[in-house]
Formats: sequence, structure tokens, C-alpha cells
Amino acid sequence: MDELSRKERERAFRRQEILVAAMRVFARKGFDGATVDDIAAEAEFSKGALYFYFKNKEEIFVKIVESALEQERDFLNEVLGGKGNSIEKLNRIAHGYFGYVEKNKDLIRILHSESQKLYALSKERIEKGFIANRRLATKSIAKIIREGIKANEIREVDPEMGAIIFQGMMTSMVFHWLQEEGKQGSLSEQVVPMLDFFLKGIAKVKS
Amino acid sequence: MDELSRKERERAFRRQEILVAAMRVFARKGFDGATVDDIAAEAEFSKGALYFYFKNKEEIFVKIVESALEQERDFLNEVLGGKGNSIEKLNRIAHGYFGYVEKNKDLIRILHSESQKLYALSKERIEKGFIANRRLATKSIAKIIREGIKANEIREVDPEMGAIIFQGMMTSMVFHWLQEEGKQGSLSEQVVPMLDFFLKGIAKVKS
DNA sequence: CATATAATTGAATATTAATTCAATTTTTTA
DNA sequence: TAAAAAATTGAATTAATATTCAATTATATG
Repeated sequence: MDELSRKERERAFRRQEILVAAMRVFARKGFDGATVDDIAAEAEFSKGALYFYFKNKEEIFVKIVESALEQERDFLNEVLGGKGNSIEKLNRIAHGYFGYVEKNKDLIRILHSESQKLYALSKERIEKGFIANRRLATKSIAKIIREGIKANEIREVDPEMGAIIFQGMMTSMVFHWLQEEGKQGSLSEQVVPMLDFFLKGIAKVKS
Repeated sequence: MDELSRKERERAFRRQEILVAAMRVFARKGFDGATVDDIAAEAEFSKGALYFYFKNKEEIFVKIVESALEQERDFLNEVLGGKGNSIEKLNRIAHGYFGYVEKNKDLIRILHSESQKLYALSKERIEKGFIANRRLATKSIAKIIREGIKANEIREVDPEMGAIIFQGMMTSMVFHWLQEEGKQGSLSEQVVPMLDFFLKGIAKVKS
């Protein structure tokens, strides 16, 4: 039983290795641009082995996207909680998000650039999952802004609108960073002044 | 001579028709997803005719991107000029841009979703062209913000940073709108409140 | 109108890459 | 350690689609 369990762990581990390798290749070349040979080479397996572990190329892609979805959900549940005043919370969300993006660069790149394929291949469940995640974030951020207004820390703005803009701003920063590759420093660095800009715009002016 | 010229006009017109049809197909299916048959069907020509007008599928794509580049340049040169105070100028840029996006939805969708292919296929010239366009816009917007600060219309912010955020905000709105397809109203409508949000954040508070 | 040129077609071919599978190697089991 | 099972390989096959081209039709020219 112990033996069996070890074998299963190893099999799962190899599956995972293949997925990680595939992720790198998809990030570099996109779904159509990446050949199964590319993925096999990156994973240091033969083509045939990939078909032992996965039904086909599409399944590899879908598994990657599925895991991305779960991971994102976990991340959101973690980062959207937390203590402090509203400004601190927004700050922590932004930094958390950028840290998350930096740690999962390949995954994020795939989600950004392959959104069409994602839509074409992924089952409803996945589609809905990502939408639900986004909504969850919007709602949580709006709530923080609303409380910030009550606590006199934030100007009178429409909380929903503020949340959407906050998210849009983060997205566009990530977008910009992904396009520039490694030409610049870390995303977190880049982003501190931008975050300040937003917070200054929204924060109650001291008088 | 007049005859010859008419023939040339017609040939150019047909080339253009093919490009527009291809644009629709690429927007829908991406470069790899779109087959030459798809494009031919959309253009109401046979496959063979496409190869009479263009060397291959790649050339069709590159021509589309090239024209997008020119068009964008023209648009920027037009919209970045204009009179009025700084807030009016920013307002006009945002509305102009959203109008432009709405008029060129397919093109914009291709540029957004096929950025990898674009990078892989397009020659340096094109690559540099788009970067130059972006820089041009950043510089112009920063200048407007700088003048706005001098004129006491805008708070003390870093003009460059403000410009980047302004662009990022517009980009993310467009991104959002493209993803939502026609589920919502026009982009311009959507965007008025968001623009206000940004302008209120940046505008000098009346006291 | 007859001939030459241009435009168009779609079946045939070439290319590329996904998928399969028989053979081989490695690991487990008894 | 020998037989069975699992894992792995890469060459052969299949599938999809880009490209070519000989034949056909339409248009221009004299």
C-alpha cells in the first residue's frame, strides 16, 4: 500500500512536471504555436510519453487553465481578507496581486494572450469560474472603498466604479509589464508610484 | 491610360476587400485558427484568388497590421492636437480614442489578442512603429498634464506617471469592453463615468 | 469579332504537426 | 531472478490545411 501510494505520487509528480514545462512553452509560443514536440523536449520526455499521461494537447492546456483557476481562487480568498484601514487594505491587495503575478508569470501570460483559445476550449465551468473570481474581487474591493468612505479615509466616489478602476489599473500595469519583458525591474517596484497615484486620487484630502 | 488606371483602382479595391474580410476572420479566430478557406469564404472569393492577390496567409496578416499602424499614427496626430484647457484636452483624447476603437473593433481585437504572432511575424519596422506611437501619445499627454498643472487646473502629479496611468486606464477599459462583446452598451457610454473618476482624481480641487 | 491578357476556380500536392502503436526499456512483484 | 506490468520511445500514420497550378472564364484590345 505504501508502495502503491509512492508510485501514484511519482506519477502525479511527472504529470505536474509536464504541465509546468507545457506552461513555459505555451507562454512563449501560444497554444497553436507550441508543438507537442516542443512540449516533450521542454519536459525532457518523448512525445509518446506525453500521450501516456494526457489524452492530447488540448487536455494539457485545459489542465493548466483549470489549475490556474483554482490557484487564483485560493489567492483571492487569502488576499481579500486581512486587517487594517481601507488604504492599507487596498495597498495590500495591489502588492499581493503583483507578487502573485510575478510568481506565476507564465500562467498569467497564457491567460492574457490565449483568452480566445481559452474561451473556445474551456468548458462553461472554467469560464464561469474566472468570471466569478473577478466579481468576487470587485465586490470585496468595493466593500473596502465603501467602508473607507464611512471611515472618512476615502473621498465620496462610487464604490463599484472605484473597484473596477482599481482592478483595471492593476490589469493594465500587469499588461504593460508583461509586454516589456525583463527590460525593467520587478513589477512590484514599478508599481509603487502608480499605486500611490491612485490612492492619492481616491484618498480624502487632509485639510 | 484612364482605362488602365481604373483597372488598377479595381484591383486595389479588391485587395482591400480581401483585407477587410480577413480582418473579420482573424478577429474571430486568431491567426492560426483562421484558415485560408475561411478568409476566402468571407471575402467571397476562391482560395486561389487570394493567392493571386497575396503571396500567402502571412502577407495578408502583415498588410493588415501595417495598415493598422498607419491608421493609428494618423489618428494620434489628429487627436493629440486640438485646443482648450487641459481637462478638455484629456476628455477629447479619451472620447476620440474610444470612438476610434469602436470604429475599428476587429482591428483592435487582433492587435490585442495576436500580440505574440504580431511580434513573431512583423518586421522590426512595424514593431518600432507601434512603440513609437505609444511613446508619442505618452509624451503628448504628459505635456498636457504639465501645462494643466502650470495653469492650476491639475493637482501636482508626476506628468509622465499621470500619462501612463491615463493610457493604462483607457487600455483596460477597452480590454474589458472587448471581452464583454456586445453585452453592454457602447464603449463611449461605459466610459464617461470612468473618465470622470480619473479627471476628478487628477483635477485641482476647487476651494 | 478574334485574340490576348487578366482574373478566377478548385482539385491536386505539399507541408506541418497531432496522434497512434509496436517495440523496447524499466520497474514491480512473487 | 524470472515473469508481469508499467513506462517510454520514436517511427509510421493520419489529419488538417497551406500552397500550387492547369484549366476555365471574364475582360480588354485592336
